[in-house]
Amino acid sequence: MATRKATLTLDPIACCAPVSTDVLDEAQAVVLAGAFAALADPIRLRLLSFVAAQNGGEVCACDLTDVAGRSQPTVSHHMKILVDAGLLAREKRGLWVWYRLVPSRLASLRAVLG
Amino acid sequence: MATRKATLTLDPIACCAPVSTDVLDEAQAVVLAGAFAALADPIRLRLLSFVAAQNGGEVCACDLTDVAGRSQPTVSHHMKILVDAGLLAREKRGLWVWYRLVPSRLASLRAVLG
DNA sequence: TCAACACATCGACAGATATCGATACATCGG
DNA sequence: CCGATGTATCGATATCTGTCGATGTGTTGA
Repeated sequence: MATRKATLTLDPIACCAPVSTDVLDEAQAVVLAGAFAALADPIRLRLLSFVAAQNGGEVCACDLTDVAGRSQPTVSHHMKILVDAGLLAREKRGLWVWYRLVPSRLASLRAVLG
Repeated sequence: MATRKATLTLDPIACCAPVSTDVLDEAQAVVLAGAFAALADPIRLRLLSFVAAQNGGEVCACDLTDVAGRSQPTVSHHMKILVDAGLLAREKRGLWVWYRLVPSRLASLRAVLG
């Protein structure tokens, strides 16, 4: 509650520094937390880094079950989360699906951390 | 499975680009995912930004229940997660607890995103 | 000592998430 | 069309996570 009354004799100024100016508001925090949640899984991090490590910048979904060591539905689930978070772009070409990074999205998250 | 046999007549080279060189290994991914998981909650992000927004760089725990809008045990739980993730440093001075950022940790996470 | 205070831990519960088998959907070759 | 193939969705389940009241721990002033 930060009453800062502190009936104890300790200096009140020692506690409870003055309120700051710009703290993330609730809405911003929810959006950002959603983005970080997409990164909060080892499988998804490995999938993301696999895409990032490609020379052509693109990856075929057909290679991802090997990388993830998970079933095809599970990989599809994780890729959807990464795409929904805006970290990956999805493109269907014929029978296959290709993914590539969205660098601007990664940059915006990076900005939050510094 | 990336059989890349592709009995279909599409060019096999069109699918399944060559394997990349450096993908996050399992251990690295687990550690990083844990760090991002600490950021994957709106309350924790607001707590973290509150600490970051302080002039003195420090925050008294007594102010955090107001910022979070949650009970004292819940705030304590979230702060522990942030500390365990290495994002915040905890210091007890007398009756109160003070938190400050660990910039190097934030920088290392930033590096992963870029 | 002892009462008051700040913070952490515990126990319990509701809601979210990862996982996979089964199945649906879409696209291609024949 | 039809069968084969790549991917997404569905349903079910086990585990994880956020939350809070109750309680424990440690410190301070009297």
